[in-house]
Amino acid sequence: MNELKVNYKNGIITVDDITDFDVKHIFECGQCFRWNRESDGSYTGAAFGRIINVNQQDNQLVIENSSIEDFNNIWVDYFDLNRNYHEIKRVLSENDTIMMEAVEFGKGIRLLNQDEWETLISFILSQNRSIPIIKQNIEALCKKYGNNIGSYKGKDYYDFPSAEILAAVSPEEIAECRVGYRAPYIVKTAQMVCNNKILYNIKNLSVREAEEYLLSLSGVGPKVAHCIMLFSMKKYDSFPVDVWVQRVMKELYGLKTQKETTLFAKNKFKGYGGFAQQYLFYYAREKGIGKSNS
DNA sequence: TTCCAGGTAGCCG
DNA sequence: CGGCTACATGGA
Repeated sequence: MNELKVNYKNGIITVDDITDFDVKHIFECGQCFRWNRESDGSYTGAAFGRIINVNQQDNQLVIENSSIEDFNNIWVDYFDLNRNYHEIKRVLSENDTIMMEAVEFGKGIRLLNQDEWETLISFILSQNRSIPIIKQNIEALCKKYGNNIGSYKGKDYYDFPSAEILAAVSPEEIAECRVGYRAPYIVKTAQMVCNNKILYNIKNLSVREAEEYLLSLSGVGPKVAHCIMLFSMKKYDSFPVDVWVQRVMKELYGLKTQKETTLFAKNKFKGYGGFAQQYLFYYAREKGIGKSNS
């Protein structure tokens, strides 16, 4: 892998000659919920207890409010900067005009490597809800239970509340964050994660074993388990099937059921299913594929 | 008003 | 196992 062309001056980190990277695609493809677009097109967000601002000019990535140590220790992995997406996209597009179009549409997507606890609770909250509401719920949860980690451009930021904190509150109180019937799922899952720290060790297990543990948690079914494995555990053969993915797979590949879709993806995309899923999800949601058209 | 949203738990055959 | 359905809430 090529060395990253990193510079650091006046508190601003730049990375030159970056490819297959688009902040809009990355932050708006549905994998994360805590990044918000600023008026200049950059994105500001909180992760791993830090607040950073991310922007790009052509092939230059610009990160503000980060130290070089944090860049090396956190953000290189978080933004998956050492992975060759050109090769992934080439393989997925081979002999497949559908994937070719989806990949072209979301060509700047990178799969973020997020915190597993935050990803777990975020996707429990995601069930049967739209992305804007999920973002609202998570912000409410962070503001109510997270630590204030500072302010940036006049706005206060809070980190994601720990399992210990959420295990100790009542579902009724959590429901004040407007999470509805998911409130008891959060408390039960937080308690299970506190009791056995298994969550933080399953990254190294096989997909089968990791999935088995995740499915034992309250509020986690197959779709949510695959999102957690894909977005926080580098399990790139995961293939979450939600309403959007099922719609686009029906529309474009003629797959009628979720079971058919899962089997098809496993056979077709090999180890790259997770990437394929994300290009397809972004394409479907942005274009409204299968909603009412055609 | 009704329908839908990055689904899952619980129950029934 | 597969098929139902209830579930809180807010936006369109």
